[in-house]
Amino acid sequence: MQGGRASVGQYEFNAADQADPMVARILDAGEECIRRFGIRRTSVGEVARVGKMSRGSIYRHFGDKDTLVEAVFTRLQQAFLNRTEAAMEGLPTLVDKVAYAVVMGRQDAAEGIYASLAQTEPETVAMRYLAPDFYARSVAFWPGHIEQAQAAGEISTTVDVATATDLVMRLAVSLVLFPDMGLKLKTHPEISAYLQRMLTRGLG
Amino acid sequence: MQGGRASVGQYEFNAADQADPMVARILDAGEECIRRFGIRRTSVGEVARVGKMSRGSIYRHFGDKDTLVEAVFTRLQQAFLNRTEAAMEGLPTLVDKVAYAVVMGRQDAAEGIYASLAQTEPETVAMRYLAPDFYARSVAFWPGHIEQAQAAGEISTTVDVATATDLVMRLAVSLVLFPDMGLKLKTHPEISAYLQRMLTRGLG
DNA sequence: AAATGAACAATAACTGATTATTGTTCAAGG
DNA sequence: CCTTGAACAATAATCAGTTATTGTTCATTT
Repeated sequence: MQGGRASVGQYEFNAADQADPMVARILDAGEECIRRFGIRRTSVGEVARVGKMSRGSIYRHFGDKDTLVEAVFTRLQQAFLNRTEAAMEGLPTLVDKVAYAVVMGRQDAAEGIYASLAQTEPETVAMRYLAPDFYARSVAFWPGHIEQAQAAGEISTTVDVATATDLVMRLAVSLVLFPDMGLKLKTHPEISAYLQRMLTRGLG
Repeated sequence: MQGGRASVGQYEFNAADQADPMVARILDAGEECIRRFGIRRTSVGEVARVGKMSRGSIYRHFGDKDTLVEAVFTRLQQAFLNRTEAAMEGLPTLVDKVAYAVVMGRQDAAEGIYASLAQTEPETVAMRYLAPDFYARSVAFWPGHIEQAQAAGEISTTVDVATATDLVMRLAVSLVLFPDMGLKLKTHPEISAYLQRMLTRGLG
């Protein structure tokens, strides 16, 4: 609610404590350590050294290592959603938006922190990909865009926003997690065409 | 191709070496060990003891422990698909079939071998759920039913069978893996109603 | 012909002592 | 006030020595 930026989404995906510079420094250091060493092999002592702060400060702001790690990933996800939300403004249709989100999601999975983690801790990555919380945070992204698509006549108003959001989430998550589910949906145009059909007409 | 049972599916989901009784005994013993001890804590010596056979026989039929473990899971999946295929005969529509498969898939995940494994090796279960091979074997299940639905006029023939199969797979897998993706789709009727809408009309 | 069981080196799992890290507290400093 | 750095017990990671398991071979049995 604090930002004045134009956005079709209802929420700015910022953590409440984003303002605190100490928190940001700790998260920066934590993120760098996780990228370089993985979760298992970063100690909070190492985070403190990298961030040039005391271990005490880290434990003041984050109760334990687990909380810090979660906060790092939550911030990354928020950054991803903010980037994606910004890109949405230039995309005319819901289909374009979902296709773009899928392409960006795949890129993030292939090149981002999960890709480096997958080298040393693939089981951890798999667990995170299946965690309900991971997706719960993305659900709030879509309703605004669904409503816009309904207002533009792109999709029907007979499906309520929550239900439409659910389908969009399922298709988007599925397309990121499983590029090939019988069909090999690889390129952006292929994904767009698929979504065009499935979102607007299903198999009918 | 060997079975004479009526089936809308193109394939009987049987392994080629299903006939060999030794193979079956080894798989039985392997499955029991995995159920009781998990993958990590079953040795092939233990499998041999449980199955009352020599270690040599196991290594004759399965090159290594990994191959045996994979064979156990493949056979379980084939059994699941065979059971589900049998149930399909009594279900009139594609929506009924997919909904049923989702309900059975959830039950299997909650009560089957994956549920017991999840207690001691959740990371292993997560890895298996994300493995492309796991789904690749299920893809062949649907085309027959898709064609039947097309012939009955339930779904359009303008979508080719492979594409329709892909959507069905994505929705089914997603509904098993993520019961709540914004909407909480819990009961059989809720799943049926959701699939009815999404398969036949999408958001249009 | 396949199954067995023994033998074997190579590899992986276990175990207990040692070291590092975590989580907590607190007095001192900016 | 928050940060620092030190101290501390409790917990977890590490390491080298030991034991178990794996993967392979083969002579013997059925």
